[in-house]
Amino acid sequence: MASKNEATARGSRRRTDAAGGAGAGGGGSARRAQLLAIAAEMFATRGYTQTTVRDIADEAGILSGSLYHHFDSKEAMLTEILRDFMGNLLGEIREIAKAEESPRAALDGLIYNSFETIHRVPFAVALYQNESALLTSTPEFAFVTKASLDVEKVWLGVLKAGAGAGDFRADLDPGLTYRFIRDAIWSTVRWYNPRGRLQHRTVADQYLEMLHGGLLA
Amino acid sequence: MASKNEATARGSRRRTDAAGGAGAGGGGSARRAQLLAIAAEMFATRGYTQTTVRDIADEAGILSGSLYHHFDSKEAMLTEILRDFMGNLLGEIREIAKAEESPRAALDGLIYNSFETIHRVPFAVALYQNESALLTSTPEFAFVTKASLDVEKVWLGVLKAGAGAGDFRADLDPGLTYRFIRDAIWSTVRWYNPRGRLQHRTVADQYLEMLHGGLLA
Amino acid sequence: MASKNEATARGSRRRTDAAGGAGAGGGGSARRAQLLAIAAEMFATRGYTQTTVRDIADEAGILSGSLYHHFDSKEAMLTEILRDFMGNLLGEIREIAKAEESPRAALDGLIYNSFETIHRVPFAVALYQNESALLTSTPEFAFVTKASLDVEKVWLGVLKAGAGAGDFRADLDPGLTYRFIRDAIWSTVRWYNPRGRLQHRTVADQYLEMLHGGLLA
Amino acid sequence: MASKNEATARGSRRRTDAAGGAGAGGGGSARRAQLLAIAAEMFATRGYTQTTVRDIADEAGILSGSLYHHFDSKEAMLTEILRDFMGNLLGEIREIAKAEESPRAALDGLIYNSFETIHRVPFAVALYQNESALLTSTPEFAFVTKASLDVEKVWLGVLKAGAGAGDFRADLDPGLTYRFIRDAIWSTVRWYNPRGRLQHRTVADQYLEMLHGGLLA
DNA sequence: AATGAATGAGTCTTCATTCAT
DNA sequence: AATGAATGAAGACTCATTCAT
Repeated sequence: MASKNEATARGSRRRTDAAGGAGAGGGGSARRAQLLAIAAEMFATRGYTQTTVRDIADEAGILSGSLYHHFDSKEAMLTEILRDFMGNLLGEIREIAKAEESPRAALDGLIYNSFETIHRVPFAVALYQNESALLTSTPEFAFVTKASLDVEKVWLGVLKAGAGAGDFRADLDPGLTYRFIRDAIWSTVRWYNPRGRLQHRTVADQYLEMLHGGLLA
Repeated sequence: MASKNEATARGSRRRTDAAGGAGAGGGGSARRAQLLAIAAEMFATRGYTQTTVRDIADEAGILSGSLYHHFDSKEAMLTEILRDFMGNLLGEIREIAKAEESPRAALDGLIYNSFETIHRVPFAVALYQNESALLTSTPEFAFVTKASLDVEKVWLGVLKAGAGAGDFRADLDPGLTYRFIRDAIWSTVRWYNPRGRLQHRTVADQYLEMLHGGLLA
Repeated sequence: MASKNEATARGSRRRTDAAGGAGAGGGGSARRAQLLAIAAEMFATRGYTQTTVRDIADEAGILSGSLYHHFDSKEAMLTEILRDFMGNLLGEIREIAKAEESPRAALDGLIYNSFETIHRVPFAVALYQNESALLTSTPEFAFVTKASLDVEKVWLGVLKAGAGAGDFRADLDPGLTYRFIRDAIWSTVRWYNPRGRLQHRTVADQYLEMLHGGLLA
Repeated sequence: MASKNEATARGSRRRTDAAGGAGAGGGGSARRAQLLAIAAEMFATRGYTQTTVRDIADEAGILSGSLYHHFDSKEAMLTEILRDFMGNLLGEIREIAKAEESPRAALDGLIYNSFETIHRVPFAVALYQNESALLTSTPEFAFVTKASLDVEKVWLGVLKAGAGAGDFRADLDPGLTYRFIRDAIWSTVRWYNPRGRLQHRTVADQYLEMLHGGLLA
């Protein structure tokens, strides 16, 4: 009966600061971030649906029910992970697009940033990459699609400016170009190993080479 | 998944012929293919885990238990879909690599073939693309990983031959190049609409343009 | 995610015939009615919330999950019990109010019918009587409140007609009179024992005596 | 309910004095009464089982765990509410039965007192009225049943005395008469609104009219 | 007097699978 | 080839209660 007590008084103890990592205040949220990190990794590697709430709790060393002291639901954990990720990402790329002088420098900046992001928060990226079926079919995750479109706008802005300024070839469709770059880069999260011998910087350089000059000799 | 899988009394009715065509056997094959097509589409769009056996049965107009007359398990359906897909794919690209004269023509052929495949069997491709977590973690699906490596071998052969022959730039790492191309192309399955106005041929041409000459003017 | 798949294809196998008891067709719904009877008794005696789905299944000799082959949810069971009950009740009292000649005869008929109902389906009556907190607070059960109002209309019609015709005292408020009678009668379900020595007819006669002539000598 | 109840180290702080009044003790009593009032209202309106300890705590502006500083358990709260209520009730009606001169005056006094009680402590009455399943099935609440029997004895004494004295009709069974009156009156708690336009005195007068003289003109 | 983190047992519900008919 | 009833294991979530601080 009334299975969903929507937005109960229990409320969300969600932190508002988007900073995340850094040594924030003395608050009680340390545990929260820790649990979220565990969840992100498991969601990313096993898949959201395949990860049980008990998997996460086991890994954290508590009982599954205890997770609900920190989060309203399993879905709420995913939401929070993705919201943080998309928010940070959008902020960063807007910064880059604004700061760089030429469209070409901006594009390179965006690409380097993408690889850094994959290196820094591989699980969030993988989640975003692998759970597209879930993310696009459930209205609860509409914010992800919206943020994606915002990201696309920034990239398209750079690409179009570059085509206009003569930095980039004008015979390529910017929309297709964006998808081409985006898919090639974000997909690396599936095989890139942050602790492997291939540095993200190296991969970025090689990818930039290919993107700049093409494959043909 | 499938707690007791091996050696069921019922045995495996799995067909080995990838042809799938005309009314050869006892007559049950048509229904079988039909059910498999339904399953593939649902697996691809909702995700394998999120798709229930009853979803498939509902769509087929039968009860979920009745599906077990045709297949041993839900997993068996996925296995069959992927086995058919990987088998066909491998056959085709080997053909292409062998038939084409130059490495460059071979690479173009492989790329065109990829887009055609996405156009023809988008659900199988999406499955292969989206269920990586499942496919790599479950030993039952090791054959997929193996076939992927076989595919990679063919592509790498072409790329290396092309670098040796002076078709392609020699300063690019063939492994990274392969992944770059592969990821960019196969990812299109997520947004490519077979019935949309963008023809697969058009996308292929644009992608080839970018790959050949790069982005810079 | 989408925890409530509202009105799924699974649908309700609910029978439309309101007859209930009688030896209906050969259909497969026999089990359904049986399970509903078990549920009604337990809901009534232990309370809806205190009755677990496993209590019901245990009593029926199946596993709790198997109940979901017959009903969509625990709540759906309660809904069906109450819907049947209220539907039948309303049909009967409308019949009586229409058929009887005088308001006084109609009132007596309604009262006798109430006691018969308590005798026949004590659990449904008890449910209706005891779960008022649940029934009035949850929108899913608004139909019960609505049916109650319809019942009230019939009784009020009789009472007002009787006051106008001189059958009943005119100095009493019909609304209060209705509640007075209704509450006194329906409450008997809490202590009336269908298999006890006090026959429902006897109780009805005594109550009618009190209602007709009052307590004073 | 309360899996390990007896012999908690903490001991029972249960107060025995039913007075509840002025700031006598250490000062913690005010909060205690306040919490009990909140609990009573919620138990009455939502039902005991449906009310969670956190519901009560939320309403009181504290965390659920903090409630256990004041009460041993959720059940202890209900026990205390009911014990106070039944104790007071019994005291009052014994007073009335003793004080009034004639059985008829005594009966009227009891009835007026009932309506006053409903007006004064509607939640306790509702609890007593609605939680019969719980109250009769759990041995912890046997004291309620016992007090009810004591109440019944007082009423029956008055009714029998009245029948003997010729105040009341002698052809009515006193037991049934008692239940009739009791159920009709206490049930009003379900629809009576202390702050509505219908005063409890008015309802009492109308009910007395019906009870005294009956419905027939 | 209250917090906040956790427990442990239980609740409803889902779902792949089986099997007699 | 399919039905319909059932299994059994698991899953997300709830909630009274405890306890160190």
